[in-house]
Amino acid sequence: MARAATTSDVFNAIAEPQRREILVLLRAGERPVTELAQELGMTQPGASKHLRVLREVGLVRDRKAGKQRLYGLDARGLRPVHEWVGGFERFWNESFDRLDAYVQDLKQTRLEE
Amino acid sequence: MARAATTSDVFNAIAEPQRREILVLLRAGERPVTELAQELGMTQPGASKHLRVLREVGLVRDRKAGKQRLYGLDARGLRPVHEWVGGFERFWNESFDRLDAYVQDLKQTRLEE
DNA sequence: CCATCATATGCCCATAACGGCATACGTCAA
DNA sequence: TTGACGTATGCCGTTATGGGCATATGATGG
Repeated sequence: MARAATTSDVFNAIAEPQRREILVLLRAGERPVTELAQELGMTQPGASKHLRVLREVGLVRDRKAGKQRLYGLDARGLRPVHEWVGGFERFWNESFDRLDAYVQDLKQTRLEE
Repeated sequence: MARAATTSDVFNAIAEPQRREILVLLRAGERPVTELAQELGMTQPGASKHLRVLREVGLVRDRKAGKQRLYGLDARGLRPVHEWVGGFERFWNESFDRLDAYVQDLKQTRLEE
């Protein structure tokens, strides 16, 4: 088995830097594909593909606007991610102490060798 | 070009469900590879490989403990992720209203067709 | 030194990822 | 209808992925 399909969950969808950039841009409001592509320096097909992934995991929605198709943010899917990562909050403060302990262990180990 | 290497950034590293499970387990404290593998129902080489990725992005550190090698959490790398996702916080509350607006747009579009 | 336990690596496979490119599709205006 | 614009899709090639398996490497105790 290879990697799980990108479209299967939000963690995977936002693992791609360009997709994260798209999401950031969309915070400023809806935008057509071409504009996104241009602002991010990617090709139109490229942008379309990334947008498709984002749409399939529900982070983005689209609506027709005349000839164009406007993409807009739907950030609700990011909430679980925020919560999951938040579950480690107390650890990234604690980490420094732990790291200290770790370093001391290292020193000791080195002495014992 | 394919996707950026998993080992290059934290977003990619935590895109893998099993690696997320490992991180969660490690919140309870340091553990040797074998134990992790067993608790998560994966093979020892499998666990080692995931741990390597986590180590390379700095989410995990290891120290020798006799014959064993204990892996421990270093959650500091998750902080930027939390912050990035947190940048969307106001949007996932706002989303419902936006969605309403969206639905109304849809209705109108449909009427116009 | 040797046997044993713990872990890491290497190799292979099947799969899917991204990007580039051409082109199909959809929509509007004349 | 035709043409022009905006967007999506399909196909290809290269590359990385994750899993399985065998095996190398490391550390310990006798």
